[in-house]
Amino acid sequence: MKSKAYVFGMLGAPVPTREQIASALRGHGITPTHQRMEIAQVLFTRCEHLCAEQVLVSVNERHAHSSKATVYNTLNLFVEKKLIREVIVDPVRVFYDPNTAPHHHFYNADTGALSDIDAGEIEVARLPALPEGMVTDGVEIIVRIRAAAR
Amino acid sequence: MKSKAYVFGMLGAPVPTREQIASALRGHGITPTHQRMEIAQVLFTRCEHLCAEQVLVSVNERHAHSSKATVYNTLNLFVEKKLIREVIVDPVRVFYDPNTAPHHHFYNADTGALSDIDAGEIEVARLPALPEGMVTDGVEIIVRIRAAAR
DNA sequence: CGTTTGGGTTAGACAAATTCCAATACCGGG
DNA sequence: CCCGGTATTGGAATTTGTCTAACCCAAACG
Repeated sequence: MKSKAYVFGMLGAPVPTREQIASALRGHGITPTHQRMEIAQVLFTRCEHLCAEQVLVSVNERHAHSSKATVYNTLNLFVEKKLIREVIVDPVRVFYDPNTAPHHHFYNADTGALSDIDAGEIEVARLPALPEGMVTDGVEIIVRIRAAAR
Repeated sequence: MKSKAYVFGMLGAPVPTREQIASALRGHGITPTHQRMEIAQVLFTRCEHLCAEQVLVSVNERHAHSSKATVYNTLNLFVEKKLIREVIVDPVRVFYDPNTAPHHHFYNADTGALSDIDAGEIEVARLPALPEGMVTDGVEIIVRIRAAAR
């Protein structure tokens, strides 16, 4: 079902080819269209936490053009199909994370900067019992940090 | 410095008296005014996760009246003074949590409902090294859940 | 007692992120 | 090449939250 071959997206991963991106989209049940390819390319080339606005700008800096609506539609589609992750930590905007490997985040409360915590560096010892008939859909840990000076 | 005597706010805690609320405000360096008392009363009586809009409605359902601006100002003030906590998990609105005892949250992705996980029920074994010159400002764990049916 | 004064409060305008909508463009299968 | 469903689009609409400038009020003051 899932190929596992296209888990790029983490920082430092080699820039994927158009072919690889197209395959990744198909592998997640997403028809690769022009705009979607462009958007995915931005995400998987930059390998950063980007908000919709940044994606929009980045996509349109190249030759291509995508509308605001398309960027939002596409990002939501990608999230739904689990090609990327949503990171909700800033009260004002949503960040999109191309890295779907299990990991967590530092959130610098002063600057709003987001950085990764590798799954190996943190460990959840026990998980509480889930409510009846529910399944886990992901455990997210956010470590809020700020400058020590005070 | 902090009295610890006014840690109500968790679900099931006895409804605090006006006196207790006023003391709690003062204990956190907040001058108790009419509106602030009303807002605090709503928060500490309901002991739920409420968004600004819900607080606004609740406050105005009683006799008193507070404007939107005051509710936002006050909630932000309460957060800043650590009388309540902000829970950022819904992409669309911020929730306010009157329970400041250490705990985490279940987030039902289907319904948007938020519920508590007692700090004792989950355990973070290791924390990663913080970036240079940074201090922790809180570790938040969000367990996203959804209905098992599929 | 009136006045000053400095927060606190307010209504409504404003801003930013995201979604909605109706019209148009595109694409793969027959 | 045509058709039907899906994508895309621009702009309007919605929603959450902030800003502003006037206003109110209580405590300190004279």
